[in-house]
Amino acid sequence: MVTRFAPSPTGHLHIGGARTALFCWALARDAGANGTFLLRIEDTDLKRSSASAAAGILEDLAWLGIGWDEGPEFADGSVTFGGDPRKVGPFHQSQRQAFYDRAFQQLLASGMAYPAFDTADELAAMRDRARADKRTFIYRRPEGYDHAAACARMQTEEHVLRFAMPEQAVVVHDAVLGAVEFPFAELDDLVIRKADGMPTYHLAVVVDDELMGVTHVLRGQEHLNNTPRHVALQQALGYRTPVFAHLPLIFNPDGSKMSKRDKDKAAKKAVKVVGVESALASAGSVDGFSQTADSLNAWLGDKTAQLGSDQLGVLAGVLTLELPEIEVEDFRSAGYLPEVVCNYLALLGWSKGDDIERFDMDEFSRRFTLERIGKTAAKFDREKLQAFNFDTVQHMDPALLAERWRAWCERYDPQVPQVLGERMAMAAEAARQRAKTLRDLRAPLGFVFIADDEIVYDDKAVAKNLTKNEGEGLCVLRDAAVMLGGLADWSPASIEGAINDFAESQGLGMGKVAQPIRVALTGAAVSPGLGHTLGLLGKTSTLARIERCVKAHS
RNA sequence: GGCCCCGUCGUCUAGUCUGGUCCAGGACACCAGGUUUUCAUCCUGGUAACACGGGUUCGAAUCCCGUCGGGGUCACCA
Repeated sequence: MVTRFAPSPTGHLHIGGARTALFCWALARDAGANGTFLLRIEDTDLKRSSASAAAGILEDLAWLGIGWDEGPEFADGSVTFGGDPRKVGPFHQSQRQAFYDRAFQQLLASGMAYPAFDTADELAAMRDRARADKRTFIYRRPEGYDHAAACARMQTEEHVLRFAMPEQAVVVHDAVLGAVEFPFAELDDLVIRKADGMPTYHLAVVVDDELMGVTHVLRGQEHLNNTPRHVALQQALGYRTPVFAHLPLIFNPDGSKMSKRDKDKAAKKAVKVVGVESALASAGSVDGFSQTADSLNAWLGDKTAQLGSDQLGVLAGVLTLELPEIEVEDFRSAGYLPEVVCNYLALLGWSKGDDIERFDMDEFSRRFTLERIGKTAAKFDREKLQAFNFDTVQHMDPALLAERWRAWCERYDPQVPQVLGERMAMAAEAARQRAKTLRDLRAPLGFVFIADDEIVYDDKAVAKNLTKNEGEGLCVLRDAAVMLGGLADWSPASIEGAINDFAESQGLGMGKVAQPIRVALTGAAVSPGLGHTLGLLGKTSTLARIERCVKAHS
């Protein structure tokens, strides 16, 4: 069994593509030694493809834990993916021209391909005419076509090669959808070689799947209408037809298609709310932000205009706007765990049939079967993904969580490990209980990133917990400071115990003791558990903050 | 518009092939109560769906037909 994932390197890996890759991976993985998961880069569109996008996709897949057996080589630390044990490469379509040329010759010789000389304008005119007549435009080889003459003419004239679609309906046998019949009338003579000599997607995919021995083609349902063309091409070339499985589509919660453009839309909306001037005022000084009032206005006025992801990132940052996660990289930077993303993705359009929803990659590959793939499109529910991620963060081994957090921070928030240093494990423990993502881990720890003498006290918190009832809270705070000053073991558990004992000895409820301390240390009525809050601050800072607070409010 | 795919709680889904065990199960979200030093967690309980209309049948979420609804696709992009 050979499965393949064949992305086009025009940007980061889309979350829908990630699910396709995951399913392909699981299917091959479950076949054990007989299974091969292959990665191929479909870069026949020279204008839109880029090597950096291809590299990005490799990295996205590796991060997700979706390793490929064959394909471009990729090394990350101790793991290496890719290679060519069966000698079926190269894996970039731009490097496989000779194979495509051979197919073109074969088809041309058998009369199943023919050159066509229509210009773009002529084709557009034909389409317009069809539309005016309320017909669907179907390109067919002209009546009285002379193959020999056309072949001679193609030596000197710009042309494309088209496939002469055999006059018969094509039945696609899909592992998910069953038999689907496409009438001949709907199948036109598709272009298989572009004017620049490159193969189109249809031809390249058919040739490569055959040569690479691909047995199972899993892809999004948007490809279903292409499949009869591929089957016809396979038959014309004498190829085997693989098992097809078309996966249900993934949509936004509102039913619209999940696309990179959603990020742009969200940014446009936010900029419109605050106004171009204000957006520019805050974003203008950020490194790498290259927009002007004019360019922003032009962007806002043009629905199809899109800003680069770096520019959007800056805007999102200064406008405290959360861009919707669409690409794998977005989920990574948002602080989701790759194994959780995969777990959630596995449930979109697939289910084992029991009530088990949580499993790791290994278990998924064992549970996965083609038969259990569903037919209905799914809406992407970030809340459920978050719930899964939250649950995983809660149950992760503390040391591991700290390690994962550090790795994430090094890429997206380097200040955190710089300030926290050895305290990261304790900080992760302190913050995890309200963190849905790795990114969330920082928010409850804001007080650690502020100097002892720069704590800003929240008025309401002060009134409620310190100055109310003639400074009842402040009294407790003074006594607590004395007690804490005498505490030798400054571990969270010890601190927690000491404060508990203190409250009991004073005949006070925990709230009467904890809240004043909280306000003194963080300025607010909300913080992580006291043991961790004090533990992170250390004894010196704790006492300094209490002293400053008492002075400020007495 | 043509062709193609799909239609179970708000969402992801189980159940549909092999009609009765389903006055429809699980998860997320939501609501209520409880635990708790704050926020949160956690625990308990609850609300909530077979798109509609016909048929077939003793019996239909399950089979058939139609309607409506949603989506995909109609490029020298993939």
